[in-house]
Amino acid sequence: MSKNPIRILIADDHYVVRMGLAALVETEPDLQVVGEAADGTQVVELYQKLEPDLVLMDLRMPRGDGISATQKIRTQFPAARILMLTTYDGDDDIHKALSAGAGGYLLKNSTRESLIPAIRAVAAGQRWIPQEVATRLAARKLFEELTPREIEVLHQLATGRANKEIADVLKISEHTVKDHLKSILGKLHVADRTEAVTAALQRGIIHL
Amino acid sequence: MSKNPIRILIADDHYVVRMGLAALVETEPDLQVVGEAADGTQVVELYQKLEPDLVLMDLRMPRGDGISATQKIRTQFPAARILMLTTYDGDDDIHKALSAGAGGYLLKNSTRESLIPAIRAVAAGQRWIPQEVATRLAARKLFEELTPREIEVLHQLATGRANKEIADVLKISEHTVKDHLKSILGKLHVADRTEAVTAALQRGIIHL
DNA sequence: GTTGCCATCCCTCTTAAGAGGGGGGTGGCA
DNA sequence: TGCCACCCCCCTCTTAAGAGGGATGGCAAC
Repeated sequence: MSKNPIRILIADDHYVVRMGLAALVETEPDLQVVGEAADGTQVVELYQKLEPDLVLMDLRMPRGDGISATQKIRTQFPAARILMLTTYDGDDDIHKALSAGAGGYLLKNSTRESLIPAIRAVAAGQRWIPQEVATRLAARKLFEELTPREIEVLHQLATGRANKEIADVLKISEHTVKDHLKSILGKLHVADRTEAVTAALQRGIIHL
Repeated sequence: MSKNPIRILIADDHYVVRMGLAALVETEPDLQVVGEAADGTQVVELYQKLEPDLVLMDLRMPRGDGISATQKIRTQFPAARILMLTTYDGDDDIHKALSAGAGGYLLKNSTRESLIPAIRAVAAGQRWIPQEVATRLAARKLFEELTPREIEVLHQLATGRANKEIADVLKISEHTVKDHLKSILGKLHVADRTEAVTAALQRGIIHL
C-alpha cells in the first residue's frame, strides 16, 4: 500500500484545521498530504499542479467557496475525488456540494474513526454520506426548491430592505417583489420575511 | 524552561481542531497539552481536576459555551488564564469573552506565528488582542448596548414572531414589545425588524 | 435625594406587509 | 404542439409595523 499512497490535498482557510487534518492523515501510512490550500482559488491551482487522489475541502473559504472550487476542478478533471469537510449542516449546503460533484460530506466534529474510512472510501470513488447528513438531506425534500430569482430576493430581504427598495435594486416592480416573497414564504413554510431570512440562513440557502 | 512547561487544556468541539492545536502546541518544548475537552461542561470539570496554566477555549460548544465556561472557571480560580480561540468575530462575542475573564481573543485563521506568542503572553497573565479584533471591538463603541430585555425581544424576533406573539411569550403588552423594538432599531441603527435580526447575528448579539 | 436607566403601559397616525385574486410572456422539452 | 416552470405585472383588502408622542414605578449610582 505505502508504495502507492493516497495523495491528499487539504483546503481550509483555518491554519489549525489544516494542521489537524495533516496530523491525522499522516498517522496512516497509506495516506499522504501533498499540498495545502487556504482559499478557493489556491485549491484549484494546486489541484491542476498536483493532481492529487483526493481533496479534503472546506465549504466556506475566502476567494471562492468550496462549492465553486469543486465545480471548477470537476469540470477539468471529471474523475476528481472531493470530500467536503465542514462545520455547516444546512441541507442546502449539503445538496449543493453533492451536486457540484463532491463524493462525500463530513462534519468537522467527526472523529478519526469516521474520517479515515471516509477518506479511503471517497478516494476509491465511493460515495460517503454519514447518517446525520443523510437525514438532513432527506428533510430537505419536504420543501420545494427556490428559484434563482427567489434567492436573489431572499438576499435582499436579509439586508433589511423594504419591498420597494428591493424592486429598485432588481429593477422590477414592487408587485413582483411581493409575488416572489409570497412564493418564498410558501416554499419555506414561514409566516413573514424575518422568519424567511432566519430559516434560509439555517438551511444554508443564504449566508451572511 | 522545559522543566516547568506551560500546561495547556484544549477545549473545542471539533476533533480536527483539537488535533491541530495539540500538534501545534507540542512542537514547542515549553508547551504541553495536559487535557482536551469537547464541550463546556467537560472543560470546567477538567480545569478543576488539572488546574492547567492555560485554557485554549472555543467560543461555541455544546453543553455550555465558552463564555459561561470561562465565567465558571474564573469564579473558582480567579487567576485562571484563558485564551479564546474562535471563528466568530462578532464584536459582542469578543466583548463578552473579555468581560467573562478571557485574557486573549484569537481568530481561528491565526497562523502559528501569532498563536504561539499569544499562548505565552496569556499564560504569563498578559492581555493579547490582535489588531483586527481590537478594531472590531472599537467599532462596537459606536453602538449603544442592548438591555437584557431587548435581547430577549431580539431572540423572539429571530424566530419570526409577530409583536403580539412576542407579547404573549414574554407576558407583557404589545405596546411594550413595540417600545423595546423601537429601542432596538435605534440602538442597532437599522430600519426594521428583519435588518435588526441580521445585524444582531453579525454582531454576535444573538445566534441561530 | 436626585439623576438616570430600565421596564412597563398607553395613545394616534401613516405606511408597509402579506393574503387573495387576476393575467401575460418566455424558453425548454416531451 | 402543448405543457410547465419561471418571471413578470396588476388590483383590492386587512392587518401589522413602525414613528411620534407621553407617563409611571423601581432600583442603583452618585
